[in-house]
Amino acid sequence: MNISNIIAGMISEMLENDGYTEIQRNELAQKIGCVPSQINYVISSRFTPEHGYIVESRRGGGGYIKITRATYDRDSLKMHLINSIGQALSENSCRAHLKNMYDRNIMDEKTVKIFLSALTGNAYRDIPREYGDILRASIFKQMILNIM
Amino acid sequence: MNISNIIAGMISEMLENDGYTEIQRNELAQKIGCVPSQINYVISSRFTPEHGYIVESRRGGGGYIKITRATYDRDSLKMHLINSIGQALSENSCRAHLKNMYDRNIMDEKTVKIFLSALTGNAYRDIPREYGDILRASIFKQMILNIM
DNA sequence: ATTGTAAAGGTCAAAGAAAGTCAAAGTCAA
DNA sequence: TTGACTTTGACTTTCTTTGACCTTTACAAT
Repeated sequence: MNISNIIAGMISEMLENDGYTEIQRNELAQKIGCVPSQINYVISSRFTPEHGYIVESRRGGGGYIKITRATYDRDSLKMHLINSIGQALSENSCRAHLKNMYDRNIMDEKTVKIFLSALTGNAYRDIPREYGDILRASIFKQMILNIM
Repeated sequence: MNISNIIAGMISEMLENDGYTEIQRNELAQKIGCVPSQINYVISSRFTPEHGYIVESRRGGGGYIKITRATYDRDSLKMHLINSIGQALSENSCRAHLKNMYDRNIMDEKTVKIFLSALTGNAYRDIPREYGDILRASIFKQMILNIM
């Protein structure tokens, strides 16, 4: 298990109660035993808007990083999703979207599995990236409209 | 006995308990005494969807390869289906397969709809035919393994 | 008000750690 | 002896870790 996953786990735990948390970057880094910038790495790779989080921060004395789990209802999330997906969609972004929907109970486990089986995997890796990402975007949208 | 068969045996053994296993490619290669890429060879020749396995992986620090056995019954209808599909699948053949399964009560209407939304439509027409048909075939197999 | 300083957090690129790809060379049975 | 399957290793891609340097903010001293 790498450190980034552990950090991500800690942050998720802190979010559990109220859906938001405020951390001190340097303090957290010290507690974990990593460089401060690794906290940024974890946030930018795992707590993005695609994952359903909003991140705000402030520098200087008394600075902080505040992470909030965004709350949406099912329909607005659907709309939001379809609008936010452009011409192309990478596998990672796709996973992030699905995880997000699962985490906030908008999509059940079985449906996530269906989406994953249609949108990820080696299949897409066997053809040029540009085509795969375009196709993934279209199929994703179509599936959301048809199934959800 | 060649090395690939030994590796395949080891992996099968690891799968015995839970039907899934997570390996470290380099570590396993070292333990066995082969080059890392031979693990890939074994997986791509013996742990394919046609054989009833799902493979996921991640690169980078903390990377892994995860292998899941999707079925215990090699002669099941499912496997038969998957093996009958081949490398490429046109939209028409795909529809034919689905109709056939529906007619024979192998698949219910909702599932057909899900498959259709993932496997047909303009999406596939916007990319070169050869890629579309290959991708359709892989996705079809993966979906059958995962959700049927 | 102005300015200097310390205390945050931010950015970016290089190095490191896995896994993936591909083609050449080797093996072996029909 | 040929064709399918295996073995090997150089090169690529992806994800993580690290550290040097940058920017913003609060606050205290002019």
